[in-house]
Amino acid sequence: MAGHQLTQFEHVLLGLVCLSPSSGYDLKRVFATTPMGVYQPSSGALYPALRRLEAKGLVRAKAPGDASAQVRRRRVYEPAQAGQTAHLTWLRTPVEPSAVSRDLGLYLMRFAMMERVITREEVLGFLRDLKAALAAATAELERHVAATRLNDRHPRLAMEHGLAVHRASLRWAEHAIAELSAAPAR
Amino acid sequence: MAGHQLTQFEHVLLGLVCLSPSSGYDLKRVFATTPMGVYQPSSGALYPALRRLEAKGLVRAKAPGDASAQVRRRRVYEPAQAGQTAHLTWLRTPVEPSAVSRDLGLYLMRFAMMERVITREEVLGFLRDLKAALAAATAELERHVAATRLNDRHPRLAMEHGLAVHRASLRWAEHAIAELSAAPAR
DNA sequence: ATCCGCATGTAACCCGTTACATGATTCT
DNA sequence: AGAATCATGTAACGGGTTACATGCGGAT
Repeated sequence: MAGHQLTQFEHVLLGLVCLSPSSGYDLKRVFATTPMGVYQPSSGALYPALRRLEAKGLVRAKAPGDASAQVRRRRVYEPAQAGQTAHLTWLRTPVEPSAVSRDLGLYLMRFAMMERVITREEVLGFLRDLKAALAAATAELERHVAATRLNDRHPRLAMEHGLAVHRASLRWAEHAIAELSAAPAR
Repeated sequence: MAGHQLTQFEHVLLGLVCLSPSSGYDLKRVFATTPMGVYQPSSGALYPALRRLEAKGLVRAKAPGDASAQVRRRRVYEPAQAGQTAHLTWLRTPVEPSAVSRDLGLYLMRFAMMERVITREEVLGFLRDLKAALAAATAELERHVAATRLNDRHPRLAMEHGLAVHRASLRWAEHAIAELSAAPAR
C-alpha cells in the first residue's frame, strides 16, 4: 500500500489534515498566515503532494456533504486509518541528536502537533531527548569556538550566533518541560 | 557570459573558493568539519555545481603547480575576475526584511565572508539592516502570539520558541555591531 | 597483494519552483 | 458586466539525493 516513506513536507501536510480536515487551499492559507510561513508551498508542490497522500491511502477526499449547494469544486481531505497511524508513528519518531540543528523546525512542528494526540509522558520524553540533543549540539559548538583561531572576527561572531541560538532553544526546552510538568492533568 | 543567477549553494561555493582556492574534496571537508555542516552536500550536488561555476566563467581550475609530482588528479578551483565581482555583488545584496527568518543562515554565511573584503562601514550597514529586519520579525511574532487563542498549549509554546530564537539573534546583532564598532581600525 | 582513504564523476529518480491555464464564485 | 478571489491543476525546467563507478596513492 504505502509506497515508501513520506517526505517531510508530506508528513506535515498529513499532520495538518489530521488536525482538521482541509482542502489544499485551506492548507495554503495555513502556511500563509501562521509562523509556519517561512515556507510558502507553491501549487505545484502542494496539490501533487496531496494526491500522493491520497494515492497511498493515507488521506481521502471527503464526499461533498450531501447538502452540497456549491461546495462541489473543493476537495476537502480527511485522514484515513492508515494516515492516522502513519501520523502517530511520525510523531513518535525518536529524536536524532546528530540532526537536531538541521531539523529543529521539524521537531517543533511535531511538538506542536502532539497535543491531545499522544500522552503527556511521551511528550515529556520527547522534550527531554530534544533538550539532551540540544545540549550536546551546544557543547559541540562551544568546543568548536574554543578550538578556532581568534584571528578572524567574523567567523567567530557567526559561530557565536549559532551558539546563542542553540542556548535559547535549550532554555526553551527546559521551560517547556517545566510548564508541561506543572500543567493540570487533562 | 554568466547564464542567469546563481543558486544559493553556488554562491556559497564561489565564496569559499574566493576565500581560498579549493578542490571539490576540500570543500566537502569544509562542510564536514565546520558548523556549516548542517548541510552536507553530496558528490552529485558538489561537483556539478563547481562545473557550472566554471562553465559560467566564475572560477577556473588552477593549472597543476608545475612542480606537479602527484597532484594531477585534483582540480583546484580559483576565482576568475567575473567570480570575484559576482561574489562581491552577492555580499552586498541588500537585506530582505521579509525573508530574514527563512534565510538567516545565508545572511550569517555572508557576514562571515565579508571580513577584509568590504569596508567596515558597509559591514555595519549590513548588520544594522539585519538587526532592523530581525526586530520587525520579532515584533510580528509577538503580535501573532498575542493574537492566538491560549487554548492550545503546544502551538503557543512552539511560537514562543521562535520568539526566543529571534530575540537571541537580535541580541547577537546588537552585540556584533558593538564589537565591530569598538574594533581597532584595520 | 590488498584494503582503505583520496578524488571526481555519472545516471536514475524525485520533487519543488516558475509560469501558465482554467473555471467558479463573490464583490463592486 | 467586469474584477478579484477562490480553487485546482499541469508542463517545463532545474537541481539535489542516492547509489554506483572509477582510478590513484599510501598503509599493513
